[in-house]
Amino acid sequence: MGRWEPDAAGRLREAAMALYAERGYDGTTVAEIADRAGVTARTFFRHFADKREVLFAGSELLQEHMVAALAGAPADATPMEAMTTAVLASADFFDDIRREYSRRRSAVIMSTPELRERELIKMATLTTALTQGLLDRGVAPDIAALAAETGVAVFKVSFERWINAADDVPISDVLQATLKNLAGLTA
Amino acid sequence: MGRWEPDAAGRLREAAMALYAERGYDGTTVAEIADRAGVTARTFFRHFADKREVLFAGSELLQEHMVAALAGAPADATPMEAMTTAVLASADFFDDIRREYSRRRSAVIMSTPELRERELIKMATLTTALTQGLLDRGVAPDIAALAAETGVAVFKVSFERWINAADDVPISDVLQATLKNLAGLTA
DNA sequence: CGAGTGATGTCATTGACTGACATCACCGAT
DNA sequence: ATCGGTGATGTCAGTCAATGACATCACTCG
Repeated sequence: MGRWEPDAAGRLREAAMALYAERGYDGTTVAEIADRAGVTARTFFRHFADKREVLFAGSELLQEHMVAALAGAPADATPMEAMTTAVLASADFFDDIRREYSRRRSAVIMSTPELRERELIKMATLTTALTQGLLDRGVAPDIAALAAETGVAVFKVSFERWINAADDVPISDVLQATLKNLAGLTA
Repeated sequence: MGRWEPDAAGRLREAAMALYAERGYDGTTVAEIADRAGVTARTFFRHFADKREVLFAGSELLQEHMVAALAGAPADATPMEAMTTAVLASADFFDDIRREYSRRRSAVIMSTPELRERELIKMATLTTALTQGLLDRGVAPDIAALAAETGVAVFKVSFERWINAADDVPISDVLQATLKNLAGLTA
């Protein structure tokens, strides 16, 4: 595989998280990340498109999982019911073990506008994918777009609440509470 | 004022729009924008924080307008009613005259991931401001965040529909139709 | 008319990112 | 075991965005 040690991408991810948390995103150079991972800066860019992306590798997995859940919802489910299925499926990715990592990562992202931008475009991509999923179910375009936006809004709000919640609150509970709030909002 | 001609910022904005539309964002250098505007690249960065921001100057105005509308809603309005007021107020910024400019600008932004990111963070900032506006009205935090996200979702979906709609459809009509769709979504 | 102010130009530098090309570890075929 | 191919990495040179320091010019006010 690699020239020396395997899993250069993994080492780069860890090095980046550590340095971003320690010195901040702006205070960290790609060369430093690469150094800590035992490679050159050129190799960093072979694994990640840019300095931000190193924190977001793997975000396709969550998206694929939610889209699959959406596709798996009963054919006679309403658009919002199907979206609910997808939103609740996100809980599979955020168990209590990953909570601490999620907190650290989220803290870094929230404190850096550039990283926040990247996070937002990931969410927008998720929205697009879910919209397409609804279209595949035969939902009208306008409704699909709106339902997807709303679903992602629920996820965002829930995730942030979960991050800030006590350690024993599962994210699924937060998601359900937020969905309930949503129902009450328009009633 | 300026060393030579006044309104350097305005000339830079126009030059940027023209070049981005013509050669694409990536194919345009800041030096080229500055050249066309008759200034140096250094001056570009005195007027705009970075190469993206030149397309987003003035976005605070929309936000302030919507927040003001939110604050002006009747004290006994529900959170969603208040948000509706704010969302409908956005129509004041997008009359038929600005439609063509909005289309051109939107086309450039949508075709460039970096610009899309910037657009998204502007929307997120708007969401935050509206959330705060609801908090100021005494709305509970969870509800406020969700209502703001939902309201911005309505605006996003509507704006995109308006951009793609026939020339004689006012954005206020689209906004109202989307709000109606939202009401039907959870019913 | 001269000092002050604000916007601009000039220069040097850092750091993200890319293309071209050389190099090395490993694997499979002979 | 050796050779050639393949893929990941290193090296080098270059572009461009972004910033700090300092000089300069136009305009205004006293």
